[in-house]
Formats: sequence, C-alpha cells, structure tokens
Amino acid sequence: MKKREVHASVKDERLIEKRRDQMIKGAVSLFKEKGFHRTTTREIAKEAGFSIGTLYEYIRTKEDVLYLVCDRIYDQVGERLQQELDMKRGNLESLKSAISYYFRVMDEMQDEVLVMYQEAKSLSKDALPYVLNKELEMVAMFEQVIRNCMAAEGMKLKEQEIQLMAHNIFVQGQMWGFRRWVLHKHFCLEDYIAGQIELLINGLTKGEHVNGNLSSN
Amino acid sequence: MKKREVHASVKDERLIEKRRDQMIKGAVSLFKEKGFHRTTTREIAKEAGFSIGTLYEYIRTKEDVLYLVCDRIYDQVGERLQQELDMKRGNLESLKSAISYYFRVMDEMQDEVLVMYQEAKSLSKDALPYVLNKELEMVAMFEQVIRNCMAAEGMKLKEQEIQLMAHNIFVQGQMWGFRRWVLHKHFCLEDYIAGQIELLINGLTKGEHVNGNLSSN
Amino acid sequence: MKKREVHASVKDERLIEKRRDQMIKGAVSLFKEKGFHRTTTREIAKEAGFSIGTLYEYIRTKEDVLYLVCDRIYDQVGERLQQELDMKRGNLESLKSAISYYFRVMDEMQDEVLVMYQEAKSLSKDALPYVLNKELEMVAMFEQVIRNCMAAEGMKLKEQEIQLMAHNIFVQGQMWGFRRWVLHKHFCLEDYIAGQIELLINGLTKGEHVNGNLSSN
Amino acid sequence: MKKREVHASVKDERLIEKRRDQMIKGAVSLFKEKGFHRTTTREIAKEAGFSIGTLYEYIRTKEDVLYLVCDRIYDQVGERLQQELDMKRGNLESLKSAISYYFRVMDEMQDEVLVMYQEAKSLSKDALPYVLNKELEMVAMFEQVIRNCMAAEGMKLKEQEIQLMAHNIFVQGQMWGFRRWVLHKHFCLEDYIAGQIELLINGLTKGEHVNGNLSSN
DNA sequence: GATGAATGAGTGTTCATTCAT
DNA sequence: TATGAATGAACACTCATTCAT
Repeated sequence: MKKREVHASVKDERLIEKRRDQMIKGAVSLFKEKGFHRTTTREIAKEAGFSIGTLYEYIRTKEDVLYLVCDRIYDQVGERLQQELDMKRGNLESLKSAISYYFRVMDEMQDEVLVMYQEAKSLSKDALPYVLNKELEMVAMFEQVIRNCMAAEGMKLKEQEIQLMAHNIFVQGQMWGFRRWVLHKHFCLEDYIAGQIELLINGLTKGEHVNGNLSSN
Repeated sequence: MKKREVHASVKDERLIEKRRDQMIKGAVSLFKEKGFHRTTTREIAKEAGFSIGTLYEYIRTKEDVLYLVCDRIYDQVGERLQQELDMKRGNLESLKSAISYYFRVMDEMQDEVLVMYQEAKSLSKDALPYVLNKELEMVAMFEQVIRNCMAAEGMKLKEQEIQLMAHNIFVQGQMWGFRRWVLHKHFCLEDYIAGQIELLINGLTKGEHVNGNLSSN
Repeated sequence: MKKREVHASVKDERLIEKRRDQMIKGAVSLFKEKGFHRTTTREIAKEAGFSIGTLYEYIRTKEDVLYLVCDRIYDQVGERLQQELDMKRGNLESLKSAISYYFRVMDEMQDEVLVMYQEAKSLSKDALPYVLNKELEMVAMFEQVIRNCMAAEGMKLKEQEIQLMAHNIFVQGQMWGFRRWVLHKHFCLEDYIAGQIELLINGLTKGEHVNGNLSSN
Repeated sequence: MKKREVHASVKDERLIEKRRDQMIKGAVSLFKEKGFHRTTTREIAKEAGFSIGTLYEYIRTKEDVLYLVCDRIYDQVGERLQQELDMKRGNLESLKSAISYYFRVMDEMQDEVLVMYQEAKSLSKDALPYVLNKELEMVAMFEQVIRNCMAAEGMKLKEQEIQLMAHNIFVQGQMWGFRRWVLHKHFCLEDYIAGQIELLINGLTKGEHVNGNLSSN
C-alpha cells in the first residue's frame, strides 16, 4: 500500500523532516494529555515551537497531524520489530524473544501507542485503511514467527489458531499500554512479559495434543 | 463505589428515568455513527425526541450524556454476566461457558461496546474512575470464575496469572468488537469463541506442569 | 424560476422575516461602505443588532447574506415597477412615465443598487442565475412597454432594437447610481431623466423613417 | 492628473518594467478567473514566474497590483481610442466610426474590461480617483467627437445632452462586456454595434426638431 | 536582486449552554 | 415542565507581508 502523501508548501525536504519531527513530538504529548479533539492546532504549533502559520506550511488539515503521528508510530514499532525478527532463527526461543522484544517496545512507546490506539478512529475514511494496513503487516509478522517456530519444533496448529494467536500477541502488547491504569498496579513489565508468554506458550506447546478434546461451550 | 449523580432540574423521578432512556438510546445511535465529539447536543435532543432546552433539564453538560451512556452499557454487560455466573458451579465447563457467554454478549452489543470503548477516554477525570471501576468488577468476576474452576479441578495457578488471564478474557471479548474490521474477515463468532477458548484453556490445563521451565527471554 | 431557499435554524417565520430585515439593512450599509469581501460576518451581525451566533441562526454562509440582499433589492425594484406599469395604458406617454418612474426608483435605492451591482458577481454559481433572471424579467417589462407603445402609436421597430432599447433603459437607470461620482456633478435627477428620455424617444419616434439609411460603419 | 507612483525596492527601471509586465499579465489572467479578492499574492507571483519575495520587490501591497492592472488596461483602451480619433475629421461618419471602433476594442478587451469594471471598486481611496479620471478623459474624447460632428453637420444639442450621450456611448461599450451573459445570446457584435449606432444617431440627427415637444413626465 | 520560510492577525463558522416565555 | 432563540467563546484555517540568507 503506497504511502499517503501529506502536502507541504515548503520545498526543502530536510526542513520538512525536521519540522514534522517537532510537530509529531509536540502532538503526541498533547494528544496524550487531552486527546486529539480537545487539542487545538495552535497548541500543536506552540508545543512544536513555531507559529500557527508555520504549522500549516507543513500540513493541510488538523487531521494530517493525526495521520503523521499514527504513521510515524507504526513505522517505528514496525521497523524495530522487523529488525529484531531478521536476526532470529525461527524456533520456540525466537518466538518468545520476539514477543518479549515487542512488549518491551510497547512499554517504551507507551504514550505513543496509547494515543494512536485511542485516536486512530478519528482518521478520515481516506487515511484509516492505510494505518490499519500497517497493523495487519505487524500481525502478519507474528504469524510468520509462529509458523517458523512450529516448523522448527515440529508442532501443528490450525491456520485460524495461528492468526488468532498473532492477534492476541499484538493486542496484549497494546494492552500493556492502554490498560496501564490497572495493569501497572499489579505487574511490573517483567512479570507481565513472563506471564503472558507463559500463557501463550502453554497454549502452543500443548495445543496439538488436546485439539478436539474441548468443546467450546 | 457509589454511583455518580447526574444533576437534573426536574423533580419527578419517573420522568427522569423515562427521558434519560430516550436520551441514551438516541445518543448511542449517534455516537455509533459519528462518535461523541462529532455529535452535537442538538442532535442528541432531536434523536431523543425533545428539544435542546428539555435535554438540559436532565443533564448539566454534554459529558453527562456520555457518562450516562457508558454507565448504562457497562451495567447491561455486567448484569447479564453476573446472572449467567450466578447459575454456574465453578468447574472448567463453567469457565468455558462463561467465556462463551461473555463473547456472545459482546457480539450482540458490539456497537455499544465500541462506542464506550472509543469514547470513554473523553470522560472527565471525575467520571472516568467510576466507569473504570466497573471494568475492574467485571475482570474480578472472571478472576473468581477462574479461581473456582481451579479449586474444582484441583489445578494451581499463580495469583498474577489468574489476574492476567482474566484481563485477557475481558480484552479478547472487546477485541471481537473493536477489531471487527479484520477479525470478521477471518472468523465467524463460533470460530472465534472456540479458538480463543482453545488457546486459553490449554494454557490453563497444562499450565501447572511447565511453570518454571520456560525462561521469558 | 423558483426562489432559492436560504436555510434558517429558527422556525418562527415571523421572526425570520424580522431578523432578515435587520440583517439586510445592516449588510447593505456595510457593503456600500466597504464592499462584500471586506465586510466581516461579525460586522454584519453587529450592524443588524445581534450576535454572530444569532446571525448564523438565520443563514448558513456569508454568501447567503449577499444573496438575500440582492434578492430583496431586485424584488423591491421589480415590484414597484410592476405596480407602476399595471396602472398605465401602453402609449408613448406611458413609456416615458415608466422610464421616469424607474429612474426615480433607482435614485431612491441608489445605495442598494450600487451594492448589488458591484457585488452580485461574488454570488456562487448556484445563486447567480437566479438573480440574473430577475434582471431579465425587468428588461422584459421594458420590452413590453415599448411594444405596447409602438402598437398604440403605430410605430415599428425591429425586435432586436426593442431588446436593445430595453437594455439601454435598464442600464441607464443603474448608471445613475453606479456612475453618480460623475453624473451628479453635472446633472440633477430631473435633468438626467429629461435628457435620457429625450435621447431615447427621439430614437424611437424618428426611428422608422431612417431605418436603412445609416450604415453602421 | 499625475501618475500615481508605485514604489519598488529595485532600482533598475528596465527590470521594473519587465517584471511588472509579467506581473500584470499574470494578474489579469487570474483576476479574470477568480476576481481580485479570491486571488492570492502567491498565485500572482507564481503566474508571473517569480517568487513571492520578488513580487514584493516591485510593489508594496496587493492593491498595488490591482492599480497597476487597472492603469494598464485604461491606458491601452485610451491610447487606441486616441489614435483612432486623431485620424478622423469630425463629421457624422467619424462619430459612427469612432463608436464602432470603440465597441470593437471593448469586444477585444472584454476580459480585461470586465476585470477592471468589477474590481476597480477595491482600489483605495487613494488610487481610485486616478483611475476614474481616466474614464473621464475617455468620456471627454467622445464629447469632443460629438461636438465636432455637430459643428460639421450644422446640428445643435444642449451641452448636457452631449455629455449624456458621451456617457451613454462609454457605458454601452462596457455593457457589451459586462452584460455579455445576456447580450451575446441575442446579438452578434455587428448587430450590437449597428443597433446602438442606430438608436444613438437617430437621437442625434432628429434631436433638434423635437426639442421642447416632449415633456419628460 | 532573488528566494521562500516564517509570521500572526484575521476570518467564517460551530456549538454547548442559558434563560425568558 | 418544555421550548427554542440567543449568545459568544472557541476553533480550523488563510494569506498578506517580512526578512534572513
């Protein structure tokens, strides 16, 4: 899916990059605090360190800021995850390490993820699919890791269960951020990671033996 | 936690109940369609079938409507879940059946849950804790079911894992609603329920044997 | 051509009429002074005697004000002219009296006509045709008066010349308003009327005898 | 009336001339399309082929551009008319030919005249008189032609009627442009010219005999 | 002389809330 | 109790103009 271009009146690409960095950083911090709708464009400009006029030299609409923020966050998460996965062979250890790594990234980027998570729905019909697609790509990465792992370990899982597990991993990572108000009371990051891996891996390692034994209601 | 009172100028409790019903019904339908921020108080009044002036006889601010809506939805989900759980003994079958029931409720109330899920963050610092507390109560219900189940089946799980599993169940229920844009492509409700139970129960039934064998990174 | 409706949020038709009267009066005075583009909606509201919020209860966009102004002015001119014409038999005296009456109306409504004349072009593609159509109707009135007059006086003029003469009358009436910066220096209204009728009627009364004698270049 | 100076930061007169040519050409084309107010200085600079910064080296304000445009157009019309008139003796034929020529010029420069016609009102109190004066000079030219004609043909007309007729000619020329939306439906240029001359000349040639016979109301 | 990034006052428009009837 | 007209603070966005490079 091709990148959605956000129009800038300014020509200097270097400058665009720099200003958008400022803008995104400021916006994330504001969105975190008061949400997208309650944040004004003037506040974004001010937080970014320039005037309202300058802000609009680098975007066309307020929604562009949101798109830029979401795009940036997904890219960062996606890239870091990709790098990590490229370094691993595809066994059980790799899967656990991938999950662990992903959860740690989500912890580091807690604020960003929370924002994206809560505000992405405010994107236009135009921009939303592009962002959602990035989610799918990340879920697909996990699917692949699971598949590799299963091949390496000689395990079997139905295709649907692989997808489901990948989704679960993905959402549990986000969950550490968006449910922090409760989770952080009971868990430190290490416990959370260990606990979730425990639950996930048990489902995986024992999964093939019990298939069919359990009716679902 | 005591119920947050929403001020009404009108005295007649019957009338208040009736008007708020109309209001909530209208609001949910509008929030579903365009979200809380994009919905105007005038639209809410119109959809509810009375004038903007009348609306403000039963609430103080627009946010009150959101609170009322969230409150109502949580109550409905919570009540249904409570009723179901009251009828069950606490064995493994009960747990599976509770999960299944909860997922079905979430499917039925998809729109409402999505609304609440996406808009709850717009609640004031005042109202939010009250709503979040309702979440905790529901999570606690699942914790209890899990504990009962373990007692009945003679299984053991660390307290933290019980909490984590309860959270996972709760979030996975919501996930069916808020990630429907992708999940509904790959799963029908039955498959989703069966799949999730599969993954969860495996983690549960086999959990005690592997504790400690797996390092988490 | 059916009247273009301008949306009002307010329901009371009486009130709409009243508020729009205030609005139009204020707007004309402002447009006269600084033109449509340099007049702000806030100024219009203030001049009309209510708040900016109230202004927007009776219109949807700034352009609506312009449309309302143009529409009103044309209606007034058109109605007055129609009434006058209805009272006359169609002879030469009637024509002269119609012209005279029209010029007097244009003098009285100088400000309004000047505004409409200079700002009508700012109307949207949507509203413009409706307003232009009113012009055509007025021109057509003059055509009819001329035709009646010719029938009564036993004169002949080519159809094109009738149209042209009607246009000339129409524009000369406006001209008294929009070129007042110069005309008022040299003419009082009476002189202007007498002079223009003189020139027009001479063309009319002698027209049939010289047709064909004069090549046009 | 002395030419209003438009300040330029640049010294080189040649360059000023050149840049302003580009500027005026671009501006006319834009004003035609969207009017003065809806055209931005950036667009003017771009259309002229240089940067916004450069634009402001040759003018002080946006209104200067409008003044330059109006000035240029009037000069062109005025010069062409002057040249034509210089070549003629002052008889009836000359008058008809002058009118015809003027109408043709107005047809050729339709767009320019329309622009000037509709936008001149946006000129500052400072610049407007200068432009209006050019109109007067052109009207005066027509007055002179009429006077010459009357002397040559042995006719008489009151001074006021001469002025009026000159104004009529002037406005009817513009009218071909600013009322083209209707006139072009019913007339080709030749018909329009022939018709107007017909009506005008009749008033002229027969005028002296009927003076006094017609009361003007 | 030329450039174009930066500025911020100003604009049209919206909408939650009030209050006289 | 119900109504809906009135209000004005607040918002997204524009654009003429400046000035450092």
